[in-house]
Amino acid sequence: MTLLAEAARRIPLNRDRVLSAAVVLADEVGIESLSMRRLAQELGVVPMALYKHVANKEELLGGMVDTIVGEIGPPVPDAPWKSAVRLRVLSARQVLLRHPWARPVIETRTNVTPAVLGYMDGFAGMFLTGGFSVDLTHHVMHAMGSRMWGFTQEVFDDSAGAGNQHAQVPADARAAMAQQMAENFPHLFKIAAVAAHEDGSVVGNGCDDQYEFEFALDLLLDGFERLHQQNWTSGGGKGK
Amino acid sequence: MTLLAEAARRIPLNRDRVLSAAVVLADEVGIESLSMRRLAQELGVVPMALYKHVANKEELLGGMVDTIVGEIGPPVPDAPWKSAVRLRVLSARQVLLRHPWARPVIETRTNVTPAVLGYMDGFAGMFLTGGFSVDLTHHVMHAMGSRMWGFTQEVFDDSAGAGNQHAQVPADARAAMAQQMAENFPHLFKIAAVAAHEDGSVVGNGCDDQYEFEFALDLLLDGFERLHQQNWTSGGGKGK
DNA sequence: CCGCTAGGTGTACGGTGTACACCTTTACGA
DNA sequence: TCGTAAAGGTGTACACCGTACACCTAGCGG
Repeated sequence: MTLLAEAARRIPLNRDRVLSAAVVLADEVGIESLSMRRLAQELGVVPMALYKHVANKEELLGGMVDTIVGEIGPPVPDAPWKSAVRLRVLSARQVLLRHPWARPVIETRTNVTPAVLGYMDGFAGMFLTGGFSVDLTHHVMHAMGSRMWGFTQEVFDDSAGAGNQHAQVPADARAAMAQQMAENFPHLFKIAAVAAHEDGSVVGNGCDDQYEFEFALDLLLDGFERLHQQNWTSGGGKGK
Repeated sequence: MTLLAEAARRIPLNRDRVLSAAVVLADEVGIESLSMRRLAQELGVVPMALYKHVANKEELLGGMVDTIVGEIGPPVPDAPWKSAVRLRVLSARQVLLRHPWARPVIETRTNVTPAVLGYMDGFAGMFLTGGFSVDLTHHVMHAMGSRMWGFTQEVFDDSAGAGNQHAQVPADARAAMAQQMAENFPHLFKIAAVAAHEDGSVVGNGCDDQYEFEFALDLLLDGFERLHQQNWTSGGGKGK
């Protein structure tokens, strides 16, 4: 913080240094702890200095997203649309898993940046060059939604029942909770019971996120394929 | 604020009054303007008074979600699973459209409340009583994700290009922007052009949200149906 | 050498959630 | 009828947030 930071302070800040520092910081401490003040401190600089390189926090977040969109890497050329899309989504997913903060940020973003538009454009391109009609491509893009980025909106989530503090909650209390769950939410209970049985864990979501993601992704892709093959148009399906 | 609020203040606050006032306020001013202070003011009470009925803001938000989950209404009984699910989702969607703040709140919720669990349980129940295996139901629930609540994660969104201030941006500037978009994002441009042509608007998203939503929903439901009919299990598809 | 400008500083304002100690009203058992 | 305990409302205070605004300073082109 003293000599090193001091030396680093010599070479002046710039937008990129700010953005990548923000990415690193968010990776480390989580997006909810990323404040302008904290980021400035990390850069050995006074908070207001950041505003010489970034208009406001909104723009900072946008820039951070841009930064990691750059990590996704280009689409593989000359692949059939389906595998091209699949690979790109899964590769985006890898990036997003490295930067867990990105999901909420992307979701709440309001002003889409050129980099993001570029990514989406490439995405649409895969369908179009795959022979999809413009019409179908449009709807398909909507149907992909945020799955385009490699994440699903999980409403399930862990943390509901007992937790990771294994022995924290005594076994009998946990049993009582399970019992109550079985009474009040029998269907969820069934599902959870099977999922829990599949791997060892007793409670905490026994779900393979990657598997669930690919399950849904492939379901969609297969659907797209079918529509494409039967020359679907928005008029035919159920009329706009 | 004076006599009426004073009179209302006589009858003491309770959790429900707090929650429904919060819902109303969020409906009116948006979730980002819903602060404890503002809500307290609306109730003619000092901020800290709220904490006698709600542990903290997190819990307030959770309670608000509970409140509107109650608006969704019960599932229709004895309908085939597909239409039952479809109806329930679309009815949830109606509620969520009335309370636009609910989407971000549900998405960021971490501690799922019983009411939410109840809704999800009913959801799972429709598949199970429809004959779905527990296994398939599990994956199907994940695949639904937040679509269960009637909303899609729109990464597209308006506001990107020009806006609603029709004459604000001169026509030539708008043309220049369109030109630039055509150059940088040719695929998106094609899609947008068609969508814009379909209805009158020149720019602003020419998308029928309801249509897009149902398109994706039906795509998923059809996919589920197919898997169900062919007795899909997680082993068969692509192996867990 | 001057002066302009890009970049860093310091202070200050209005907002947030909420901890904590306090007061007031109400309900109820003796 | 009264005393008291609890439930509910109040006031103050703290730490934090984003950022407006005025200022200073170093470096560079004319």
